[in-house]
Amino acid sequence: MPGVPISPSHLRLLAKLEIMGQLSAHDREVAASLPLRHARYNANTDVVRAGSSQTESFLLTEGFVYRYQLLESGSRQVLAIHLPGDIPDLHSLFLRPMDHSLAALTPCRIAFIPHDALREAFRKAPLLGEALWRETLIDGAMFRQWLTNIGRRSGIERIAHLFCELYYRLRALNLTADNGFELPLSQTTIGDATGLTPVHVNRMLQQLRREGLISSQNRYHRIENWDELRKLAGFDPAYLQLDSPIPAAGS
Amino acid sequence: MPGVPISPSHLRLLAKLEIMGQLSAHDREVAASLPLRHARYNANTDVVRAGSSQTESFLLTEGFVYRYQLLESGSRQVLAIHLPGDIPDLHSLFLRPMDHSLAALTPCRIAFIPHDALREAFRKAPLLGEALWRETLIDGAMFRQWLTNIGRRSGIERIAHLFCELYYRLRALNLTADNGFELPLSQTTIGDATGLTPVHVNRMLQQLRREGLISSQNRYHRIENWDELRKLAGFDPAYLQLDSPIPAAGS
DNA sequence: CGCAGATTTGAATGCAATCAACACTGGTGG
DNA sequence: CCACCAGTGTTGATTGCATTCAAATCTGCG
Repeated sequence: MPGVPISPSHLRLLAKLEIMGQLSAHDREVAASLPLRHARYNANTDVVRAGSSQTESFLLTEGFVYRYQLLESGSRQVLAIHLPGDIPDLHSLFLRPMDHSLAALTPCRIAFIPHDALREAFRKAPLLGEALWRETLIDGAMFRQWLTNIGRRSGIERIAHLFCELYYRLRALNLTADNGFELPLSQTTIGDATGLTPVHVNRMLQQLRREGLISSQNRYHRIENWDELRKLAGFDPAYLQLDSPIPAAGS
Repeated sequence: MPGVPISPSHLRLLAKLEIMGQLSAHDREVAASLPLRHARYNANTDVVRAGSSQTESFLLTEGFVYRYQLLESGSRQVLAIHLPGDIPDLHSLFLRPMDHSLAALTPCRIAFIPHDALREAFRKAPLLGEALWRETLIDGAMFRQWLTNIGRRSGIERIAHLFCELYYRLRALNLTADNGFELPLSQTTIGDATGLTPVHVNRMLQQLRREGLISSQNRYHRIENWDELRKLAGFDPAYLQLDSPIPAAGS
């Protein structure tokens, strides 16, 4: 696409799509011409609220977003953490209303893409649709891992697994620095993501530190002993599909 | 499609697609000509095993299938229950290897569809792809509900929610008879699906019976007091998308 | 009839929740 | 600049839900 300047947001989208599947120049062109509506969100504000019917999906270009459901009792379940390049509510293209909310974990930059434009793009470039379909499937794989994590692991193992997953995903985006990552996860949020109370999270984190598996100060977490953490968590990164692009047809 | 006889399996597939989206005659025709390889499985046998790389996906035409992951410790997490008409491993089209296994809960009839044929069909009839994409997204919505169920609800509430979901989904397929459903869920399996031990499941079921919310004998479960069960579980069926077909473009 | 799997019951243990209080932090407004 | 305050992290004590261990009964099935 010589001579055509591409916005940073489009670049972020293209980078994502490149990971998800093998695209042709035509596919990239279609993606690069998707209309984007830019917005910013402060930390701890909802981007999309449960119950709403969306007419656009959003690309997270900067910052972190989390997905959560609220119960009538007031308790909260965090369902996923999303990183730059993700399109967390892509499913709203086919499902409504939203069965959960999406909120900014940190200050975020976001680019909304109209559903109509997406449908149009899929028609013109079917591989684009397949790449995004694949992304929603990886989300599903993460949900499954979280299910076994919460359903069948002890408190300390759950937290270890969460850290392993985040570290792995962040590293793939070059958002880690020597085994550590900056991601403001409060102990309350960790609890809501692992099905534990904040008090118990606190104690399990202490134990992880005591045993030299991690160290964390303020919001900066660092893996001190990856092998042991991995083993404790029973973490196998295959489900993240970080190494393999979309399987070629017939392969 | 006058004059062309359609197999029962294809009919099952078409019925499913009809629910998932608005199809044209052409779409139906493409779907009806998908090559199917039929097979049967005994109860408690794996259909697809974790770690394998699939070259076909399967349509469940009769019987029930469940999705599960095993931990090294030997404990099992049941991730989903699948009903006739579902294509539980459709995601294997874009993800590999399998991050979980699929096993027959009851004797099953299954129709395998080659991935190549599916890709070809999507090219010829894009709406078919969208309908199936939508199905995988609904699976994702169920995973999310199970996450909050296991992460944030008490034992008795989890079981109540599982029963509500199954009852609702089975009813949509006309597989219920006066508030009851026949689905051989052992207490062990219920435990693996809700993150509880079989012993505790047993006690919670007794409590549900004692309070007149359900009755269950052998493998036949019946809802005795839907309103109370629903309230106890905090069940909202919207996520199942049973009433609404695929949202029309731009609506 | 015998056996494996499933259900049920009882008792004891323990992991995680709950309740409560205090320290620390960063941001806000007087 | 300091007081205030809400959110977060930490610690201790207590409670209880769910697990674990163990054993008896029941069920279906070859």
